[in-house]
Amino acid sequence: MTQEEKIRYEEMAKVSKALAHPSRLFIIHKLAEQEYCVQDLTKMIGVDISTVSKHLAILHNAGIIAKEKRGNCIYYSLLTKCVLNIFSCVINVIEANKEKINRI
Amino acid sequence: MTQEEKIRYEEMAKVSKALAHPSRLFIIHKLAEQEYCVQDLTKMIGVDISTVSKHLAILHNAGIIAKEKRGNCIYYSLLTKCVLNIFSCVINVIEANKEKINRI
DNA sequence: CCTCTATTTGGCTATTTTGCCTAATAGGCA
DNA sequence: TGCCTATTAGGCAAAATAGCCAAATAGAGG
Repeated sequence: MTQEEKIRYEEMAKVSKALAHPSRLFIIHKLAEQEYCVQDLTKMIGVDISTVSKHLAILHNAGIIAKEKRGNCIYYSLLTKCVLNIFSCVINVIEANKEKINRI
Repeated sequence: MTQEEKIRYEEMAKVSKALAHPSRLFIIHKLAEQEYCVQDLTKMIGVDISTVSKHLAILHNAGIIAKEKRGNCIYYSLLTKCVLNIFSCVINVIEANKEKINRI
């Protein structure tokens, strides 16, 4: 692995890491439907609001979601729709695993 | 988030987590071309062989790669080609981020 | 059966991530 | 201006992850 490649894969891992948490996957799934502010998501997830805020910061920092202040709230929305492809692939992998288990 | 949803997102996170490391992304990229055994990958990555073995175990456990013993070696190969879609999406996100930075 | 090679496992430390609580900040609105 | 709501930041402890070394295991091949 060359130095250049190393940097490239680290960059990619940064984005991948942003997806590697159940709450953040949930958030992405929700934001794919419509925008929400921190409180909305907090109610749905059921953890401390500061925790949700940090998850959103991670996703925003990775360039996956957008934030926009309007009125009293900050609305978050999905920036790159293609992350939904990741969802379907991850689901593919899970289904394939289950099939394999069932075959045994 | 219902209990059912929670379990579902945790399952998905397990697969996502398997992708969230530069060496593992590199491994996936290489295995997309052809199968390799632990030593081969170790030489390419340049970390301890036990570390590579553990990365491979994580990917295998997530159901992303297959292993097959043949002769003296255990050959690993990519099981679910669609993870390559994840690559292209991650690259999309990175490119979009760079464009945004350049615009400023 | 013995040896040798390839891989995995266990143990350990360092680092990173998570999530809560409390406090700070930002900005809308009376 | 001053209050009030929404969000973020800082600090801390618990948990998870990464990577090395040394030891164990598996099994091919003489």
